[in-house]
Amino acid sequence: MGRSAKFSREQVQAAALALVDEHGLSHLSMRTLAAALGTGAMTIYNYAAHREDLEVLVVEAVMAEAKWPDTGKADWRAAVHMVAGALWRAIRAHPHAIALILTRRSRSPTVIDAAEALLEALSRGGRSGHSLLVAFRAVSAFVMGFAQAELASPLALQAGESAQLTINRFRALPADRYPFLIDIAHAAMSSDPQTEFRAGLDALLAGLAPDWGSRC
Amino acid sequence: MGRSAKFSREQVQAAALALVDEHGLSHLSMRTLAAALGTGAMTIYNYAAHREDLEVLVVEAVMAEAKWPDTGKADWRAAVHMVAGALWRAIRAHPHAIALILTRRSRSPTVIDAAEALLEALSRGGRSGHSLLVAFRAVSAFVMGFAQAELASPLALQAGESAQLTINRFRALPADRYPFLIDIAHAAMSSDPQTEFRAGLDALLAGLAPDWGSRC
DNA sequence: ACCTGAACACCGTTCAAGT
DNA sequence: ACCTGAACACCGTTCAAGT
Repeated sequence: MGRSAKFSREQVQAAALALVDEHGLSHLSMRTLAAALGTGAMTIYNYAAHREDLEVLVVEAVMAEAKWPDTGKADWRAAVHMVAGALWRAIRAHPHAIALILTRRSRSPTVIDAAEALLEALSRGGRSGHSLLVAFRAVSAFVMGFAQAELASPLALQAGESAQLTINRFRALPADRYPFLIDIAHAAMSSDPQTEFRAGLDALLAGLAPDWGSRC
Repeated sequence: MGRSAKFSREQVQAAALALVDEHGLSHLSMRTLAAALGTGAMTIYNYAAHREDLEVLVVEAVMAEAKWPDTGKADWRAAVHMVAGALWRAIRAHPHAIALILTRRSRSPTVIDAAEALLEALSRGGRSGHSLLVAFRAVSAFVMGFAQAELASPLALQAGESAQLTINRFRALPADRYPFLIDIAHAAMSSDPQTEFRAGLDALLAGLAPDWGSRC
């Protein structure tokens, strides 16, 4: 711990993320990271006291890539889209790291900053206290859950599976028991995550809109 | 693999889940599970060919606990609440297993059944195809993301941390830079997950409502 | 102070041998 | 056919020794 001279924290972070991106989570270990950096395994303990801290290193490397423009005078909905979209894009750029991000994001500085930016955007409609909390939880859950679903929902492509194979997997289900799943499996083929993310977030924000009642 | 006589699949599932519930994910291994069952490590390979399949065993044990009533003639919103709520409750009853569920839920039969039930409920308003897909993705993301957030969001209690300690952690942040985070950290103290889940899902369903436009 | 190799108690998995 | 111990190539982490 403390000040180390041999590598910067950023160097170690980058090496850990590269390892995960390239070879998957299971390949990340004290020893493989040390080897990637060209040093002995014990050197890593100067940057991560436990195996878990190795994962924090990766999470911070990913989240640090999330950048959103100044939401200055944007409409509150547009402002939420900017921050939420930036988070989502950063996460989904590193599919092998997603499990870690969902598990260990809480301490990352970028995540704290993103939370504040999201809250500021949501608050522009006059929300505060409990109602702001609910809106924040809902939007956060949507962003993180959506990123994860792309990899692990029933509709997700399995490892090494083609889109055609996925649809076949659903066609093999009994049509009388799972008519709706089969329906959306077809719809999923001519859809894309970007569109679905935006449409889903739009719906959530419409429901959260403080002026929802006054429109009627 | 194949038919095994020594233990039923359910026995092995239950033992694996008990291990995770009691000692955490890191304690689940071929060897510890075998020991819990009172047999040799190699016997486990008759039920799980790889370490990953061990995790699938746990996920299926958790998801099998999700039960929802017949949604028969309920309002579509109420029907979605029944299924989504059942999933959420089952997942959050096993905090140590949540990471696995998010990662490996896709193959569980209960998850497939829940997906179909969710889709049926969402479809009652006349949704189908792409619009049904978007609604399904949004609700699924919300449920899974919300369950995870309880453990890993910036507002989540850290391991062994009291609620008071969490609020103190936020009070320690610079108030001029994170005013909103500090605001909702206070709000979170007099709130509870159940209320937030319901309110968030209500908002999402309001935004997804097919009659949203016609109300104005 | 920082770095590191040897050693220890684990892991998943293969293999060959038991019944 | 099912079960299993021994063995192998890994892990994270402690410790003691280097600079």
